[in-house]
Amino acid sequence: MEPTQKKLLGVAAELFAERGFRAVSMREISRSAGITQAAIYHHFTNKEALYIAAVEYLYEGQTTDLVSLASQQEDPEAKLAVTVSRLLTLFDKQAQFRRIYFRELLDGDQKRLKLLADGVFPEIHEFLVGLMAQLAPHMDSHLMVLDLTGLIFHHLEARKLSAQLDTGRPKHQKLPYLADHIVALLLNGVRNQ
Amino acid sequence: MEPTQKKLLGVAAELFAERGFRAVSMREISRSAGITQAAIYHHFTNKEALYIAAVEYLYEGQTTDLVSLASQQEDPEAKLAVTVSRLLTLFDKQAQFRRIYFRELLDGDQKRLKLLADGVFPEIHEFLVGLMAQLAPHMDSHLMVLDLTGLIFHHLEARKLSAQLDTGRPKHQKLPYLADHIVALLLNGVRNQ
DNA sequence: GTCTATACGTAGATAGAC
DNA sequence: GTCTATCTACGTATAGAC
Repeated sequence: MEPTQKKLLGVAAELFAERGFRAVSMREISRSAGITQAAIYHHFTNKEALYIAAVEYLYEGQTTDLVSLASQQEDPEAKLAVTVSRLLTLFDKQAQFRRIYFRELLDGDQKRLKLLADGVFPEIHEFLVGLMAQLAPHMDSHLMVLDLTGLIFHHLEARKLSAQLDTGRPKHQKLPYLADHIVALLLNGVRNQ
Repeated sequence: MEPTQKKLLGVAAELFAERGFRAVSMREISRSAGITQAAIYHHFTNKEALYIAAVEYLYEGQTTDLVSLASQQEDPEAKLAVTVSRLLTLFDKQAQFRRIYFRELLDGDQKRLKLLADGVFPEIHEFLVGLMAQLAPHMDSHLMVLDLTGLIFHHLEARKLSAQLDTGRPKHQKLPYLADHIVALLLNGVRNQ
């Protein structure tokens, strides 16, 4: 891929993730990429095409990260602990992906959700289904994936809100503390200490 | 409150929840409210003020729903089951609130998050903390609230995505099935059948 | 492949009549 | 309290030179 095109995809992904499709202008993207606004149209037919391409670009980087996550091998419960911990650190770092995920849930049409479902979910799904089949053959593994992604993404994104709550504590922002909490919940529920 | 003002808040909340702040124009809101665009400025100083007022209007209706949720009294585990089930049906119906919640997590500034934290969270938090204190005195109740809201909101909002997944099943869209799954997970985790 | 210049629509907001 | 008319700014997108 040409360097200008790559640069455009990078800055577009960053801006779109941070502020959303409508709140980012082509002029702003071009400025961040170091070219003029008109020049974008040499690389992408319109704003929507650039958005789609930027999101796909973001998904690509994501699947490779997830594949490397799946390479670990240990006993099931330790595996879960490592997985939760690594998912937390991964999506803490990859805030762009996390935010685009939420934005697509809210505003994505059928076509764009299909992109997400086919482009990035299979990797993590296959890995987690394998893990859950070991841990909990009696549970619905598809829902377990949504449980886990929901818990992790929500905890990470809700930290800003958590900080505003009277009951918010500094430890609630710390990833290891979050990881321990989530693993304990997933393994034992509330019934067993 | 004047009927026109109330009407404006209602349609504004609906449109902002569905499509987001930037994607909704003052002209569109005025059209839905049956007045002209200029007339809005008699009631609200600008678009942002209308947005804030609409969100607060949405929060108000929400707290009363949550208070009625809290009135139930049974043994702790049955209480959890009823609570999860009612939260699912409540926020399935109140999609506007659910979507605004996600939008505020993504785009809300400190002031707007404070509005959410002080305006609606205390009600549900107090109720759930009481429930969790009975169920799981050893767990972090603040995180438990975020667990529960994350699970419920994410499952509801992810149904569109779930439908696109190869592994998506019709039963995954059904609230009672979701409720049973979430309750089982919260009570037992994956360790115990 | 990138530039300058510009067309064209639509946005938020205001002025002033009724 | 709502209207019509209008201002001004900014958005996407295109035309054509280099």
